[in-house]
Amino acid sequence: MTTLKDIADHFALSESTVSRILNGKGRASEETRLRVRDYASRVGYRPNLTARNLRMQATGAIGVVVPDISNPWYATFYKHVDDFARAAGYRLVLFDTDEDADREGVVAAYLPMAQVDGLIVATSGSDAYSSLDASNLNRVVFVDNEPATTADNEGNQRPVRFIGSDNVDAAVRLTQHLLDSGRTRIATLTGPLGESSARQRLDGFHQAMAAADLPVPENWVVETNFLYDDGYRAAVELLAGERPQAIIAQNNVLAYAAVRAAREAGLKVRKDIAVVCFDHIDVYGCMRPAITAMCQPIEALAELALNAVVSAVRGNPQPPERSILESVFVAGETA
Amino acid sequence: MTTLKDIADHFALSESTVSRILNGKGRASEETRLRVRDYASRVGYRPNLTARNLRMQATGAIGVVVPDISNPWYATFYKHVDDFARAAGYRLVLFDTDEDADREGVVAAYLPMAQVDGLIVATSGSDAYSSLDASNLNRVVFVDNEPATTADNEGNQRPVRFIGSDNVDAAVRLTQHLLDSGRTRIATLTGPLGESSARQRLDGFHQAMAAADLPVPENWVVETNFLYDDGYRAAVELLAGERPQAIIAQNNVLAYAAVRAAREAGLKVRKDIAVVCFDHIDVYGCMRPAITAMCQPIEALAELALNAVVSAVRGNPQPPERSILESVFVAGETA
DNA sequence: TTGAAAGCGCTAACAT
DNA sequence: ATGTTAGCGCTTTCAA
Repeated sequence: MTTLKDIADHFALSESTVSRILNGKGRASEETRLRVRDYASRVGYRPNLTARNLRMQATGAIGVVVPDISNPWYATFYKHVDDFARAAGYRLVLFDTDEDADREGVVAAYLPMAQVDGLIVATSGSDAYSSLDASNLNRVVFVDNEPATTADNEGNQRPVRFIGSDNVDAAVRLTQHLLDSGRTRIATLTGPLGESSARQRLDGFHQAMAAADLPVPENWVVETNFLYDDGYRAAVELLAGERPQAIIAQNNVLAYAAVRAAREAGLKVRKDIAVVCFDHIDVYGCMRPAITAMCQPIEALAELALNAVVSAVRGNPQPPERSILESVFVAGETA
Repeated sequence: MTTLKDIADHFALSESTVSRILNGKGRASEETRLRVRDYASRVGYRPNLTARNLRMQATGAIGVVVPDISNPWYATFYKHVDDFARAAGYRLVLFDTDEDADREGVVAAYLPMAQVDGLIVATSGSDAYSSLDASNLNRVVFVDNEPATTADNEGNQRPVRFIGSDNVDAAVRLTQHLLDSGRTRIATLTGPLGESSARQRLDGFHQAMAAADLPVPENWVVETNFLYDDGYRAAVELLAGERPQAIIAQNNVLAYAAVRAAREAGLKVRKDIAVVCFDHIDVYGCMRPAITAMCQPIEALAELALNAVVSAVRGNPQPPERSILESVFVAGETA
C-alpha cells in the first residue's frame, strides 16, 4: 500500500507537508498542493485509518449492538440510527450478539480497545459494562433494555444513560385491552427475567391482572430467551396444557412463535386464542394475521440514542438520565 | 486508559515482558507472570486494538457488506457467515449500504484503510472495487451479485472471487413453473439491470418465454432498485394497465411489494394473479401467502464465502474463480 | 511554505 | 528471564 511517506519521497517533500495537503490543513503552495493531490489520487492513496485513529485517539465510528439483527425491529432501529448518524458525520458499525452475553461482552470491550468512539447498546443482559471505567461507560447509551449491572470494582452501581419506554404502563394497557375484550384467562411468554424490559412488562401484566382481581396461574408465566425457537417450544407446551384465552408475548418474535404454535395446534388465532405482543413491526406488510401490539417509538428512540452518544463522544459528559418514551398501541387482527 | 507501559512501570518491568506475558508468548518466571496477569485484570487492562492492529498489519476482522440488512435474506446470510467466522476465529463486522453505491464505495475503502482484513460483499453495483490494488481486491469475495467493474487503472478487467447461483437457469425454471400452470401472460419486476443477478434473471425469463414462443410486452418488464417502495410504485403502475396473469419479482422484497399492490387492487393473489420471486425467506413463518420462489442455498453461499475470504486473508492467493450453486424451488401458495 | 521530531500503544527481533 | 530498540503510518507542535 502507498503511504504518506511514499508520496513524500516521490516529491522529496516531508510527510507532514503531504499530510497537511491531503487533509486540507495549513497552507501549501498552489503548485505543490496540486501535484500532491493529483499523484495521491492517481496511485489511489488511502490513509491508513488504523494509524490515524491511533494518533487521533478516535475512530469516527459508533457501534450499534443488537441481540438479533434478523429481528426486523432491530434492523429497523439500526436503519434509523444510521440515518441520524450519517447526518451527524459518524460512521456506524453493527454488531449482532445473537442474544449471547459473552458475545456482548466482547463488543463492550471494543470501547476500551479503541475500536469505536461510542456504543449504542440494546443489551441482553451482559455484565461486561461493569468493567468499563467511567470515561468509557460515559460513551455508551443503552436503549430498550437496561444493563444488568454497571457496578464498578467497589460494587457501587453507577448510573448510565438510558433511552427506553414505559414498559410497565404499556403492559398494563395491553393487558387491559385483552380484559376489555372479555379475555380474562391470560398467559404470557416473557423474556429473560434478568432483563429489565422483561421484568417491567411482566410487572405491568401482574398489576393489571391484580387490579381486575384475576389470578395468574404460575405455569402461565413462561420465561424464554426472547428467541424464536425457544419461544416456539414454550408456546407448544403452553398450548398443550389447560388453554388460556390469550397470550401476551413480550416481544415480536415470541408472538410469531406463538402464532405458529397456535396454528399447528389447530387453533384459529383471535377466535380461539388471542395473541398480542410488544414491538411488532411488519416492514413489508405481508405478515398475517396482523398482530395487535404495543410499540415503542422506534425512530424517536434512535434519534435520542444517537444524539446522546454523539454528545458523549464529543466530550460533553452525559447526564446519566433515563429517558422514557411512550409506547403506542397498534390495533391488529389478533385480539 | 491503562496501557502496557503503565503496567510495566508499575512493576519496573519492560513493556515487552508484559506484552509477552499477556499474550502468552515466550517464557517468564512464574512469579512475574502471576503478578502481571493479576494486576492487569484488576485494573481492567484492555490492549489498544488500534495500536496492535497497526503493528500487526491485521485486524482479525472481516467485513460483511449487504445492501439492506432489514431484508431477512441478508440478515440470515449474515448470521450464517457469523457462525462460520466464529468457528474460524474471525470477528465479523456488518455494513449496510442501503442499496447505495456511494456508501458501498466508502466501505470498499475500509480494506486499503486497514479497517478489516477481508470483505464479503453482496454488491449493489458500486465501481469502487476498481480502485483496489491486486492485493486488496484479492481479499474480497463477492456473493450473490457480481461487481459492475473491477477494471484497474489501465482499464483491464480483473477476475475476482465470486460465489453465486445459477440465476439464468433458476429464472428459466421459475418461468416454466408459471407456464406449466397455464399462465402465459407474465410480467417481471427486475432489479437494476446494471447488476448481474438482475440481468441474468431477466435473461432466463426471456429465454423461457422465447422457448415457449410467447411475447413479453415491453411495459411488462419493469426495472426497480430492488427496494420495497420503488417496487410498490412499480407494481401499482403495472397492475393499473393491462393485467398480466403472473408477476416474477426478482427478489423477495419486490414480491412483498407486489403482493401488497395486488391486494390493494382488490386482487386475490394466486387466483387473480400469481406472484413468484427469488430468495423468499420467512424466518418467522408468519408471512401469508407463502410465496413460491427459487431460493439460493444461503448457508452454502455463506460457508463458501467465509472460507474463501479467510483463505485469502491467510495469504493464500485466491483463485479468481466463480462458484455457482444450484438454486432450489420452494413451492408456496402464490402460483 | 516546508521540515524535523516526537509520539499514539503495541509487538518482535535481537540483545543480555 | 528480561530489556533495548525499532517501527507500524499517521498528525501535530515547533522551528526554520
